[in-house]
Amino acid sequence: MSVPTGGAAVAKPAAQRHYPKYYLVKGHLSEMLAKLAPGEALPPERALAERFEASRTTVRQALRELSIEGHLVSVQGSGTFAAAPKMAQPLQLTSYTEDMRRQGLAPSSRLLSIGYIAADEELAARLGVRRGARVLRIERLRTASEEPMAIETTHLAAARFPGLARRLVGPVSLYALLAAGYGVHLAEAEETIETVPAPPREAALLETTVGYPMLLLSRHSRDGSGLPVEYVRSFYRGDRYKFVAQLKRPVEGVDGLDGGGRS
Amino acid sequence: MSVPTGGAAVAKPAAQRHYPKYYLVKGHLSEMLAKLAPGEALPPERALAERFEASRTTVRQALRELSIEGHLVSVQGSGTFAAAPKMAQPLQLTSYTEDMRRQGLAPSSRLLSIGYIAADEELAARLGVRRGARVLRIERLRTASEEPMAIETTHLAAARFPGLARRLVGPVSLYALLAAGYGVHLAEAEETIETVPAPPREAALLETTVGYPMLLLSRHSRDGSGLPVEYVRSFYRGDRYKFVAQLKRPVEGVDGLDGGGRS
DNA sequence: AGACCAATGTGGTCTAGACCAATCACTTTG
DNA sequence: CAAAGTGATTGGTCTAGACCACATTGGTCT
Repeated sequence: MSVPTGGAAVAKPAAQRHYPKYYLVKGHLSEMLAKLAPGEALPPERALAERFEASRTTVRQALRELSIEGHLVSVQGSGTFAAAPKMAQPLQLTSYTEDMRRQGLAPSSRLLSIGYIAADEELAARLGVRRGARVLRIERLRTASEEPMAIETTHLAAARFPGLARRLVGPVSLYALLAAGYGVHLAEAEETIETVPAPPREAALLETTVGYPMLLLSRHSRDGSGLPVEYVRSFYRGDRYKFVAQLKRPVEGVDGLDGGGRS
Repeated sequence: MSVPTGGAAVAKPAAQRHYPKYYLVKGHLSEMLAKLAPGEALPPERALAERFEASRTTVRQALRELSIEGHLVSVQGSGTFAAAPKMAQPLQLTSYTEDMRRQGLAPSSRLLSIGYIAADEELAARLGVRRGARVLRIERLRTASEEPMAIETTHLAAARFPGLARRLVGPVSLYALLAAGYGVHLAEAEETIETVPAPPREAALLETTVGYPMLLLSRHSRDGSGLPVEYVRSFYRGDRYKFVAQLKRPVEGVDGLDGGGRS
């Protein structure tokens, strides 16, 4: 990072994936931000640029994404401040695969990777295991008409499904396996849809651009007794896809469809 | 646009809303793009910068948004090309207001504007009227806990609901009015969710930044006989909100929840 | 006190240009 | 004639710095 010329000053560690410089800055800023309470201010952009040995433009791109993700807010003339987390907007939906089948579409998918990882704080909480526990991670690339559509990463507690990885070969349904092999039936799930900028890895796999908005669909499924079974995160290209829903309701149910209290 | 200095060269028409320069460029590019078939190339960025008397950076921001919206694709070393329209991803959901009520939340909304406009091509098709027909346009700002949440714009055919605008005063439900005053009951609707960059007007009303990703929820409702009734577009701040769904299903319905054909 | 106002500092927008990386048409070479 | 090289062209990333718009602060005048 000590290039004297005016040109690009990216220190590229050879034989390693290319990450944009702003993305590294974003990581540093994210750490700084984690130590701040909502409302607390970050240093001015010009100071950050100097500290990270980057131009203000580059710092601003990092700040932009953090702002898009809702982690900070910028106020002209005032400063940059840590933000409160996102609000949730309830919404009812069912599985996209189910709906695709209903429409006669047959989505195909390719196994990208399968293996065990150690649960971090968040994952442990979602799967109901202790921190550091072994978690089976399945990463699939969903395609439709030969075009990469989404990356779906499924997490399951390894202890609860011993030997599952070895059984997951060929055209086997994960849910059918859980039912037949372990007697686990999914009963309920919570799904969220939000917009996030594309991380480098996902962008590369989906053949899109780092930082572009994607639709992130997260599913947290439980079995009949309320025990968490899986946690799935799916990245969809926001520039290529949109979600479509068909609503039907009894004719007398007019009131419920909307009618948000006009005041 | 003939500022000789190196500074900002925005020609600002006084007493008019401030639009970023890149947004004007985007409009021009959009027109050019409309005349191209998918796959056809746009001129190189450097040529566009010269033609629009803007820097390449500014042109690139316009191209970026058009790319985010899926209207073009850029290929390094090759060029910029018109793209095919978005693919749709089916998904089942019900009204957010209904769900909010179910959760005990009471969303409030403020009437921003109400008036008649002439239907353009798209709107005419969606409402089943001829082009140029009078359309009632209702624009509301939805808020939750004092924070602007979404902008909802409803369109209805004026001829079908005479005098509706005058009745829409005070805390009245639009759907209750349609039922009581005109005997129209909503029976089905198609909703879509996608990501779009914030347009200037919506950005200002929602107190966010032009170009930031938003969640755009469109609803197209029909009555029992299949006649189109309303067309609604709602912009949600992508940095502040996400949609949440609770899924419940019978225990034996395991297969349908996902099981996307692993191949 | 209170109202005003100018200075300062902050984020917001834009310019001009450097260099990098991928592509592609063309030329050279086997 | 096919393969390898080569250079021009295109988009991708980054720098440095100008000016603008807004917010805050603190001094000055009433």
